[in-house]
Amino acid sequence: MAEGKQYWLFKSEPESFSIADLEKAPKKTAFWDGVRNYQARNTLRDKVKLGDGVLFYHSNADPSAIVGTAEVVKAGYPDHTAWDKKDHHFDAKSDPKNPTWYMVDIKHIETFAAPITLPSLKKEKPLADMVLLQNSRLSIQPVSEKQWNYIQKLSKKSATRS
DNA sequence: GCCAACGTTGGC
DNA sequence: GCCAACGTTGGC
Repeated sequence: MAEGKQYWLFKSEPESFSIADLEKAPKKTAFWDGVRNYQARNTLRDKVKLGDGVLFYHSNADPSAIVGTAEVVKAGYPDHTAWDKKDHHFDAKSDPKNPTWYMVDIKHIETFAAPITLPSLKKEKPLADMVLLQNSRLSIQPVSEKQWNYIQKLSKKSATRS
């Protein structure tokens, strides 16, 4: 592999898919379908690799927070839900011979004992340049190794404190 | 190719 | 539920 392990943040509304759903899934593994944004698609298709680390983020939640981690167990492949007329994410324009949308598979690693909420993330100076904190609506975001390690540390700290 | 209208995301 | 930010669509 040309590059070492990379890190990402995946956003999901817990109403539609939460980290608890991932943990309950068979083999604690699920496919990350339904991405219908080109920038996020490009990341899933071209950049996210087997073995990469994923921060699981609950958006539109109370409170919104990073709730745990997962690992990429299958790199980008066509999102078949785009061809399922009954699926909420159906897209008539995606051609099976030249798929528009992609997804990856992730496996649950850890659910944080105490989620790291958005307000507490904002207070951490070393995380100030996280894409998440830049007013970004992007659902698949890059995370630096430094940010990843810092968040790992934070999750241990808040777990013992609460 | 510009840009106004419209739709969606997501924090609050 | 409101609304700011921003992505997408479509008329020209």
